[in-house]
Parts: sequence; structure tokens; C-alpha cells
Amino acid sequence: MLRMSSLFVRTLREDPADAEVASHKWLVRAGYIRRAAPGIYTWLPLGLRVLAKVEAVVREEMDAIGAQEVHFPALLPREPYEATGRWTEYGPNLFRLQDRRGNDMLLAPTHEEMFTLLVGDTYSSYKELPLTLYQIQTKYRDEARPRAGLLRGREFIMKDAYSFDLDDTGLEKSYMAQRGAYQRIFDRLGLEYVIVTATSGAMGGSRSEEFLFPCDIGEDTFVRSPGGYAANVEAVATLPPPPPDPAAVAALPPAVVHDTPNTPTIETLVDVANAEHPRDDGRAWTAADTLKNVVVTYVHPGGERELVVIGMPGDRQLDLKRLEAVAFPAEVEQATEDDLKAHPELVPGYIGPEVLGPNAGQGEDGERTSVRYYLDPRVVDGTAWVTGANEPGRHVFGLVAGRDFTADGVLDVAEVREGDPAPDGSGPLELARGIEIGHIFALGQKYAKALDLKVLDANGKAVTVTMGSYGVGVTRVLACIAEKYSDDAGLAWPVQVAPAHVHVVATGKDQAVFDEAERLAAALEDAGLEVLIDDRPKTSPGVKFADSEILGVPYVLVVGRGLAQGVVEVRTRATGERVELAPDAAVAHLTETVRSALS
RNA sequence: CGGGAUGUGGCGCAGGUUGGUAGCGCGUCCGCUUUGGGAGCGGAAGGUCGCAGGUUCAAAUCCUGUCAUCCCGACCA
Repeated sequence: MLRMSSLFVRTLREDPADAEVASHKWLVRAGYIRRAAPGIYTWLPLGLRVLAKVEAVVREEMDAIGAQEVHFPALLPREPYEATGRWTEYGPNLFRLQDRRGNDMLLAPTHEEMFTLLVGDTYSSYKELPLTLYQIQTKYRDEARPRAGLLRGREFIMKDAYSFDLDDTGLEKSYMAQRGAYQRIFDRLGLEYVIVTATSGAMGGSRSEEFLFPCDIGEDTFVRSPGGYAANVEAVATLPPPPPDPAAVAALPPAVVHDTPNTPTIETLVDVANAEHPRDDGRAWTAADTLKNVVVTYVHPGGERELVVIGMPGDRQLDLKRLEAVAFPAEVEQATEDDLKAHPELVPGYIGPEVLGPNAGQGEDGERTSVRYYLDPRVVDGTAWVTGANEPGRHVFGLVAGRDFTADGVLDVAEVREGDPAPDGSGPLELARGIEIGHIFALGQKYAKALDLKVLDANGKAVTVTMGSYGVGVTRVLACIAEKYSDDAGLAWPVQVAPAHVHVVATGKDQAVFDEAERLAAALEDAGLEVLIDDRPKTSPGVKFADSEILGVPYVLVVGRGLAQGVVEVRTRATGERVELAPDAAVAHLTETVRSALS
């Protein structure tokens, strides 16, 4: 039994200065966690109890699909990560350190390498597959900006699972098993989720989906359509417009260069175009008629800088996160003056396709000297554009894609807007925000190849194993639950993760009240419930009630002034509902309520 | 990385322009009272004012540097 008189907890009457979001504020104020360093938190007794319950749900669902639990060190040697390239790819987000001999070590951000090596060391036959292993482990990522308490920390707990299969059919099965387990985990924890298609980023691999908890303070933006399409905004594929009628394209006039003084931005260009070079068809020029050529710099893992130009309709903005997802492992930066100096043909504000990519021709020795040029999928062959003429104050009108210029490829990195069509034709997209609480990847053979994980097949031939990796942010899930299950007075845990089921509050100074509270608490415990009792002798009722609301135990049993009339009060924290019952009836009622909530 | 803000007992803050005994609320401890909504009265403990230099008879306060923390942004060519 937990006793307030001895429990190591201190509730705070004021909000901590650094807490912005509800989960952070209440977990600290209620004495569940305490900040140790930016993005790093100490777990106090009540917080640990909740954490253990969240972990237990995850563990049960993993075990239920036949995954086996192991536990790796968090502190790892460099070599395996060197082999897969992630020692460099992970960049500054990796916590690195050295041992006394100067050997490079790291605090693991995730464990693909170690699992792959372990299985390779142990298994060598197809008969031993499929296999799924998992662990619940502390992970380390040196985030550029940790924030919002547990929601984005530098140390966090994650369940990571890895599947090992012989072929794609097996991988699909393992993947779907994890997907199903995730649905059950979040259902049991009382968290809504949206499954969205995602980019695989640093993990590599083919297919990947994220489980997002929809929430205004979420850092991920996702889209969904009425027809059921859902994707992270980074992974949305743009539906290209239908190609124009070839006859109409053939009839398009040749491109013309006009003077457009002082038009370095799309806005000024549209104004000048309408004033001095109006369209023949009477419609006004809009930003969507212009082709904007955005210059960015890729910084490759080795450190080389490369200029890249992306052409997109002038009414669209570049979405840096979408570009970063595509550019990985290169990082994307704004082009500096030095970057631009190397390419004097790029005239800021008046960049056009003719000097870019394949349109620029080749150098003397046949080597490409032009910067790489990519186009937004909306710029289909046969469409005509107003775009830069590569001279200050001049633009070219009616430049036709496919006829007058081409590109090195398509790059779908323009912003996604509310109302854009879903790529599968299932209707207009709606934008929303969410918190990533789970992510599943069909990795394929990236790690197995890099670390040479093979087994012998039925013909005695060595085949590379195919893998999946599956993560649940356990501490982040806990924070999401706190975020959702809290109100103006404090936390209000769902029964299945609450630090206790019933909070017995003894009010008054009458010894009979305390004796009865003890008796009822013991009875509840005998019935199998977890009980927190506020047995502090000299604490006023107001303080006890306020504490019970902050701590958020789902049911509160108040033993106090009603006892003289033979009743106690049962309160439901989340709803504020109160009923008066005879003491033993209250025990029976609570036992029944908690049992049915847990089943 | 860029911008803004802030570092003063465990927590939340004032003081700083005008240099001169470090203050308030909460929490903690002791005593008495109180006991169904963060209670009252009296007493007490607890702080090298982020750090380092400097100016000065004297620095939380002024100057220089530095470290740390929080928030916002990471882009329209």
C-alpha cells in the first residue's frame, strides 16, 4: 500500500517555469518526474509505477505475437555503426564518447546493428526463421532542441523490435503482426492513433508507417482524406495533373523574353507581368503560372557542398522537411554567397531552366558542369511557364516543359496544402498535427547486407535475411496519455496505467475516521486493488483533495464527516462524479468498477 | 545555426535605471489553534545573487568576457 505519509513525492503548487505543455507541467507538478538536464528526466516513484504499467502493456502484446525479449547495452562500440554507415549518417544527433583507451563509443539511438549481429552470430539455417526479438531500452539522441518535457527528450525509453525473415512474404507477415500489436497496445492504453504512410529517413528500407497520436501540440504534420488516405506530410505523393493535349501543346507559341525590371520575387513578377505583358486570353497572370527555381545546398555526409535547384510553381513554397526526407543522408542548407559564387550563371531572382541541369549542355571534356535541376511533379511536359531568363530584370514567358527544357528528375518537395487532392483519388486532403508514438519499417536487406547476415536455405545456399524494425516511444506514449488525460486540476489517469487504482482520503481529526480509512484500504487491497492512502494526520482536507486531483488516481474514496451517518464518498477523478455509499458497499462498488475497467 | 528572453534559498518571483545590512510568496522545521477544498498565529532553518575578470572605500546592482537554461524560428531566392 502506498502511503502519502511516507511516499517520496512533493506536489508543487505552482507551474514550473519551463513547462509549456500539459503533460510536462503536470508530470512535474505531481511529482512523477524531475528534470535532470535538458531533455533528460529523473523518474520518481509514482512516475516509475506508471512507466512500468505502460511497459507491461507493450510487453504483453509483444509476447502475444511471439516476439522474444532481450536486452542490449545502451553503451556500444563504434564498429557496427561504422559498418552500416550510421556512425556518420546520424551526425550530431549521436551521443559519442570515448573510453579510457580512446576507443570511440556511442550511446545507442536505436539498435538495428546489434540485433542483426546477434542473430547472425547465433542462427545459420532457414529452419530457425522467422524470428522476432525486442527490447525495452533507454535510447539516446542528442536532439538539437529537446522540448515539451518527455515528448521530445534526449534520453527516452523505447520498445524496439526486429523481425528476421527469409523472404518478402515472411517480412510482410511479421510486419503485419507488429502492426496489429501496435493497434492493440494503443487501444489498451486509451490513445487514439492514425496510421500514416511515412518516409523511412535514417533507417532506410522500403515500406514504413507511423502511428500518430492526433494532438495540436504535435510536431508532425499529417494529411488525411475522406476516402481513407493518410500520410505524414513528408511522405505525401503529389498527384500530377493530366498531360495537356498534344495538339494544343504543338500549337503553343515560342517562348519570348521580356524586360521585367525589379521583379526578384514572384509577387513583383506577377504584378509587372499583368501590367506590361497581359495574357492573350484575358485571364490575369497568377503565381501559379510562374516557375520558381529554388536554390538549396546539399551537405553530403563527407562534408562536400553541392548546389541543387528545384523548380516548382510560384505559388508553392518549398517544404524543407519534405526535402530533407528526400535528400537524406545529405543535409539541406540555404545556399550561401560562397556557394553561389561557384556558379555565376545563377542570377538570384531571375534563375531559369536554360542554365540548369541537362539544359546547360556539357563542359569541354563531356563532364557535367551545371547544377542538378529537379522539377516539381506539377511541371508536366507540355505546360508553359513564366520563369527567369538568367539576366537581372528579365523573364521568359511561355517556356514549355519538355519542349524548351528538361530536368534531371522529379523532386516532390513543395508544401502540401489543405485541399490538395489525395494521390489515390480519395478526395481533398485535410491537414492535422500529431505526435509520433510508433513507427514500423520494412527494412529489407539494408542491415543484413551491411553486416552480412545470411542463412542457408533448403538447397544449402546462403541467402541474405530480410528485416523489419518496429519502435514504440514508451516514455513519449506516457506523456501523450498525460497530455490527453489531464485537466485544470491535474492528472486523471486511465485505470490501466494509473499509479494506483483507488486513492483513499481520510479527512478530519477523528481517530475513527483514520481507523475506518485504514480498514477500507486494506479491504480494497485484499480484493486485489492497488491503493494509495492519504494517512497524513495533520494535513487539512483542502490540501488532501488538491493533491488527489493533481496525482490523478482514477477513483477517490473519501472517508470523513459522512462516516458518522454511516456513509463514505466515492469520486471519479476524470468526471468529478460523486456518490455516497455505505463503507462496505463502497469497497464492493470500487472493486467491481476497477475490475471491469481492467478487463 | 539565427532571433528573443532569463540565470537571486527546494519551487515561483521581486530587487538592478539611482552601487551601501539580500527580500517576498509557496514549501520545510518547532509550538499552539484549526480539520470537507491549498487554514491561522508565533518562532526557526536555508542563498559564495550562474561563473571569471574589471571599476570602486564598497558590486546582486556598473563594465568586459564566459557558461548555462528556456521560448520562437530554421524557407519564399
